[in-house]
Amino acid sequence: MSQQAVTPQSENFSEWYNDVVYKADLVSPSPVRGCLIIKPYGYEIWEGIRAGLDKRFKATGHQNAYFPLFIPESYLKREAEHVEGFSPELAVVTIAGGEVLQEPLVVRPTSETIIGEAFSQWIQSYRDLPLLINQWANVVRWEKRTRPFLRTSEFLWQEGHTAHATEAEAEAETLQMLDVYTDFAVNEAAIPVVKGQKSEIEKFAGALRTYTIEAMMGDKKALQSGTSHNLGQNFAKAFAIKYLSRENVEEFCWTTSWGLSTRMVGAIIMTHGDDKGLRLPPRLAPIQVVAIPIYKNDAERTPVLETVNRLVAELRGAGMRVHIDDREETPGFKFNDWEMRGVPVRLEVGPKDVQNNKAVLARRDMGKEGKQFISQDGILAQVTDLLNAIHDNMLAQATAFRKANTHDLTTYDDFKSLAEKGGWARVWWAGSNDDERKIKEETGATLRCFPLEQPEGSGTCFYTGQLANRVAIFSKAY
RNA sequence: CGGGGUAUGGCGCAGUUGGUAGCGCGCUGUGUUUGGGACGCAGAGGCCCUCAGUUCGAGUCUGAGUACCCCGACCA
Repeated sequence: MSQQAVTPQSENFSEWYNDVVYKADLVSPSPVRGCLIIKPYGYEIWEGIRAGLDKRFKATGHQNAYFPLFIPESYLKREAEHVEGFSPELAVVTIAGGEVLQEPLVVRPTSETIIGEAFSQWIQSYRDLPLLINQWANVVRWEKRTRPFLRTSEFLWQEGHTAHATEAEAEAETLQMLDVYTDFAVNEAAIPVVKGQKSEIEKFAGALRTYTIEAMMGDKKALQSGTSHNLGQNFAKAFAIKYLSRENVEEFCWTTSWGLSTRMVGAIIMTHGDDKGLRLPPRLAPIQVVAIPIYKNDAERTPVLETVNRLVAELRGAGMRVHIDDREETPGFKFNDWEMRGVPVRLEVGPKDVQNNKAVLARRDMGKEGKQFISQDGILAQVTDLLNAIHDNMLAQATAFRKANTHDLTTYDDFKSLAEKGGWARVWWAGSNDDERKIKEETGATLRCFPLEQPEGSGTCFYTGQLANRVAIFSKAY
């Protein structure tokens, strides 16, 4: 943590990020390398994400279930690509109950294998399909390099796992869940995302196709914020997930999986944060409105508090998340404190306001110019509108930022200079896997995705000069 | 696993040629304050990462170890 104010525009964005994460009271340092201690305020943000997703999962017919933390090592090995992809980052339990285990247990890095095993027993008939399951869980991936929320050794997430009778159905499910993530990101987290497909070398270990939502962070890097995989029949074959069709023929299922993690908390910080700290999107903010009573003495105190309590009761009555900050601190301190924690709206009430039936609303997404004196009458409607306006504005700001830093490029020279200064490159792409690796080596930029929304026609690949029929986004990423 | 750092109160740091352990923030008590990060007074709080050495004497010098951080590679 630095003493000087570090801004998102600073040279060291990571430093700013860490600063915000700690100062906004989201996490606490962990004694275990790369693991997170998430404090209540940070966890409430995650709970908001969870609620927003769960609502959408239920609406699309999914049910929650839970599977074991430990996975027999042999399970991982049943799907060749899968084990190859995850082996380097596994944490393995070899001793339990004081005895060396006959078979080591892997702490799940993801649950395709053990859920696949369960699915093989749950599914007998085409009548059992589709099977639509979601699990809220923690997983462990022992990464070399960790950052709070963005990449931690242990993280919280949801992983959806579904089984279908046909390839088309599985593909539809995969894309549907990508849409669910997009809807959530845009309409709750105020983060504009690009839906796209991952390249061969970036896709999930064991998947047929991987789809992603990519967001641009404040330092112009990309962050994969959610993924959805069409697993084809790879796991169905490895775990014998079979059903008897209407025609009485034994068939393999087509499965999918999709996940979104606590990384989303990091995405919110890195997308919206500013010099003053965190800015939380109103629909996810644990505290949407903080009410700060202002008074000089006991005589002023009572009427001010009465007014605050009355206004807050009206807001809470409509389900708004409101906190009254009655700490014995100076108002200035409290203003800054809540700004750092990203509370979208501040409601100030002082003695003058009590007299005039007024109050002050200050919005976190704007500076002093966003401060307005309002009438106490109809406060609920005014705050409701304001929260929506803040959401819209934050989304618009992030969208404008992304647009300003996304460039259609045609030459490798332009590409290299963009990689240097940061931003997304939208380019025609017809390169090989090796070309992709070479670009990463030379510029640090990776192929983030092939956007699902493609331009008409074709163009010249900026790297190979060949005719290309699809556009890719390249960028440095987290 | 490469390259570079750091290790001293809860946090951030200083500590000169080796000689009684310091500062800021925070914390406790108290009083004055309060419309944009207030201030006074009085307090509490340390196995200076570990082990071994040099020395009358080590936070400081030497050696070994450990942990953590940053930049890469690996990845949600």
